[in-house]
Amino acid sequence: MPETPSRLQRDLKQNRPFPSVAQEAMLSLFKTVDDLRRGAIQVLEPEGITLQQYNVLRILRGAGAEGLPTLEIVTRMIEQAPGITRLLDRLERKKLVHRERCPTDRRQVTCRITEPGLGLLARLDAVVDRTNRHLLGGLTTAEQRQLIQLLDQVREGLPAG
Amino acid sequence: MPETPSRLQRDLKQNRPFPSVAQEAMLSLFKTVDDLRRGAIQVLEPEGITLQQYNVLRILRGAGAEGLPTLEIVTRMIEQAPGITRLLDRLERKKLVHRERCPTDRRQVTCRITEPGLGLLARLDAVVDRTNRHLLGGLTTAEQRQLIQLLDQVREGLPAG
DNA sequence: GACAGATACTTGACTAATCAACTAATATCT
DNA sequence: AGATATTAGTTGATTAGTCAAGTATCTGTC
Repeated sequence: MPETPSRLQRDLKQNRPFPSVAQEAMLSLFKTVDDLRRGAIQVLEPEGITLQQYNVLRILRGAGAEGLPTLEIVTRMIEQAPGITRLLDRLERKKLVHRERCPTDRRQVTCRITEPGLGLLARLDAVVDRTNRHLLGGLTTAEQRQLIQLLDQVREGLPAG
Repeated sequence: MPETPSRLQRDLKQNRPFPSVAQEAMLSLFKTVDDLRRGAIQVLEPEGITLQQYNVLRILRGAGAEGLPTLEIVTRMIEQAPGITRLLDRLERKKLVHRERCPTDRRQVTCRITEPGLGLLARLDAVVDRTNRHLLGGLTTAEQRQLIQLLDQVREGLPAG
């Protein structure tokens, strides 16, 4: 009994049904996030920073004046970034962060956001939040909470969560 | 009234609450997909192909013997790929696809999956499906359907959907 | 206090993604 | 038919991501 083709099938112009619900869910997640990512990037483009750079700046703003050691930033990042050193290099070149060797443990490098960095984030705060709401405008707040809960469950069930 | 911190907040070691539900949902989506992506990549690694290359091979298998013009592949891809030419270059170098200029419209290049390409996909089919089910093991099938529906709604509400 | 091992990055080599021209072929308009 | 526009794809230059190996520092252990 052929069901009506799913929205995702139409999006991907796929004729045959997905081999499993799990597979459709995976593709749906990947495609949706790819679309959302492009929307988010557009907002950051005028300021000349990438999504990951923006994320790092927010983490450092959250850390406050004490700053954070390099690898501690990675553990707080959304997307795993083995290239953290060079990402910070670029942010430092733009004067958005400042790094200095930690005096008590000279292996560590303490990273702090600079005034220009804070200014950039301040300029973006409102428009970023507005964009996020806009991008998820297809869902009510209640549905957004439901989505968050389902995603939590996914991550909870992951091998190396 | 301080609520208990969300799962995502703990994951990201963030102390302060998110400025909006939409923003938490966005981060949750990004983080979840990043985790899932790494799980998926591990399966493909032994065969020496990337997620996007795998995706293209599946699209070409779906297209059958007639093959597809290069840019038509892009429209069917999950993640937008401006680098489709070089992606196909790599697949052709591995003898997984074959390209030839279309005789009726010589601007187009028709791409087809080769026998070795089909063999590679055949080797992966079972394990990919198993992995997808495993990665989404935190959700029941009903919950997976619910997730798919929410994601459909998100894409439906997107500016350039 | 010397040595083994662990940490915290850093660097180099390679691969891949991105954006902006550019070429070739077809379609359209007059 | 000839000029112009559009489409399909490629190429080059820049930037960014990935993996393995290396360096400096610290933490125990004997």
